[in-house]
Amino acid sequence: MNQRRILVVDDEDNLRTMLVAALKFEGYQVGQAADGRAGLRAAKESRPDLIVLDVMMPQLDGFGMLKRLRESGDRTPVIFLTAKDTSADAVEGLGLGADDYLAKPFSLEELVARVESVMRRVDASPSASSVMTLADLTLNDVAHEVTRNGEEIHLSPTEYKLVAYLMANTGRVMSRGQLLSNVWGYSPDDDPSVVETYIGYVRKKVDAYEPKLIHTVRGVGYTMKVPQ
Amino acid sequence: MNQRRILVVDDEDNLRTMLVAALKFEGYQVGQAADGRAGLRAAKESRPDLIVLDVMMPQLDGFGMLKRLRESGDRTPVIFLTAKDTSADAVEGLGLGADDYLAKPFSLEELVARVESVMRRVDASPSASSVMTLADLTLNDVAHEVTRNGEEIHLSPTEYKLVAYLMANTGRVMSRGQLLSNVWGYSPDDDPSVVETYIGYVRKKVDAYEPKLIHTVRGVGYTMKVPQ
DNA sequence: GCAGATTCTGAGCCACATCTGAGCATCGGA
DNA sequence: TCCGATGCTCAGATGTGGCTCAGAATCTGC
Repeated sequence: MNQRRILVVDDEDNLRTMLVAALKFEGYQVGQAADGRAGLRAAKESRPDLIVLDVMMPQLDGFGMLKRLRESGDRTPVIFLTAKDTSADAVEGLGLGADDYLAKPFSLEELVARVESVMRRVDASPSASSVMTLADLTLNDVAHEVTRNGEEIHLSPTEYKLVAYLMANTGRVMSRGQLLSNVWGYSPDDDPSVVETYIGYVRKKVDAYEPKLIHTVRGVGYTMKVPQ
Repeated sequence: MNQRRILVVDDEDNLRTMLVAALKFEGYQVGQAADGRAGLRAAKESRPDLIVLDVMMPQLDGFGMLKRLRESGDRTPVIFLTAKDTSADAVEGLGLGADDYLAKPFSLEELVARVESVMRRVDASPSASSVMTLADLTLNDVAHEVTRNGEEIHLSPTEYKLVAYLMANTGRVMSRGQLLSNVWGYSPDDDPSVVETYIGYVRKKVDAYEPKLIHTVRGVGYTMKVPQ
C-alpha cells in the first residue's frame, strides 16, 4: 500500500496551508503550488494522484491550468475550488473535465470526503474516474454531461450508459453480448439487435463530428478510439 | 497571518472618521472614500476583504455602487448602512448581493460584531459570501431571500431548502433519493413523488423566466445550471 | 378555533425512451 | 460480379418515468 499523492494549488497562503495540513493529517503525501504556472510544473514533476485546484489565481488561473494539463494528455483527477456565489464556475470546470468541485466556503470534512470519493474511484479502476475524455469528447459522471467539441450532447439513459461503457473500455473491442449484459443487464446471448439500434442512435449524436470515434469490428463487436 | 483590509464608503465625515477609527482599533487595515465613485475606484485599487457601504450618498449611492461592483464581477462582501429603519432599503440591498446590513443609528460594537461575523466566513474561505447567484437568480441565506431578474420570489420553507440545496450543488445531478434525505430528512428510498411535486412548484416560481435553470436528468434526478 | 398557507398523496396524462421487425446497404469471399 | 452474411436505418408499437392537478391532511399565526 503506497501512499497517495495530492497536489494543492492555491494562491491564498492561509487557505492552502490549512488544506495541506488537513490532507496530510488524513495520511496523504501533499505537495503545493501558489499559482497555475507553478502548479503545472509541479504536476508534471511529481505526478500526483489528485490535484486540488483553486479557480481564482494570478498568472494562470484554475481553468487555464486544467485546460493545459488536459491538452498535454494528463488525465489526473482534479477537484476544483470555486467561489460559492459564482457557481457558473462549477459548471465550466466540470465541462473542462474536472472530476468534482467544492464551493467556498466548505468544511474540511467536506473536502476530505470528496477527495476520498475520487480516490476510491481511482483505486477501484484507474480508468473509471468520474470524467473521461477521448479526443474532444468528454463524459462527466457527476454532472451526467456529455460534450463534444465543447457542445453539450443530450443522451437518453441507455445511450449514456452505452457511451460510458465504451469509453471506459477505449481501444478494446466489445462484443454485442458484453454490451447486452453490461449495459442492458440482459443475457449475453439474447437478441443483439437492440445494441445495433442504439449504436445507431449514439452515432448520430456523438459521431456527428470528425473524427469518428465509434467503430464497427465486423463479426466481433464495437470499439471506441481515435482512429490513426 | 496577514492583516485584513476594510474599505469604508460614507459621505458624512464625522461618521466615517469614527468608523475608520473603530475598525483600526480592532486591528484592521482601513481605507476610506467619501462617495460611490471614489468608493468604486478604491475598491478596484485596494481590493479590500470587506466593504462597509452607506446607502445615502451623493454622486453614486450605495445601491448603485454595489450594482456596478457586482456587474464588474467583484464579489467582495459588503455590509450596508441604511438610514431609514424601514427595512425596505435593506431588503433591496440584500437582493443586490450584500452580505448584511445595519440600520442607523447603530452602536460601534454592533458594527464590529457584524464585521467580524462576515470576516470569520471570509477567513474560513476567502472570497466567499452568504449570497449565491446563478445567472440572474440570487439566494441570500442571511436574509433568507430569493430574487430572480431583480424581483423577489416568495418560497415556502421546503421550496427554499430545495432551491438552496440545488444551488449549492450547481452542475451536479442530484438524485431523488439525495433530495429526499438532504432536503426532507427522509430515507433515500422513500416514495420520491413529493420531490416531483416540489420541483413542479419551484419551477413555476423560479423558472417562470428564461433561461431555465432547473433541469431534469431522466432516470437520474435533477440539476441546476445555466444551460449552454 | 379559524383561515390561510403549506405539505403531501394519488390518479390521469403526456412525452420520451425503449424495443421490435422489416427492408435496405454494405462488406467480403468466391 | 454476384451472393450470402452482417450490419444499418427507419417507422411504429409498447412501456415507463415524470409532470400536473385536485384535494385531503397538517401546520401556523391571529
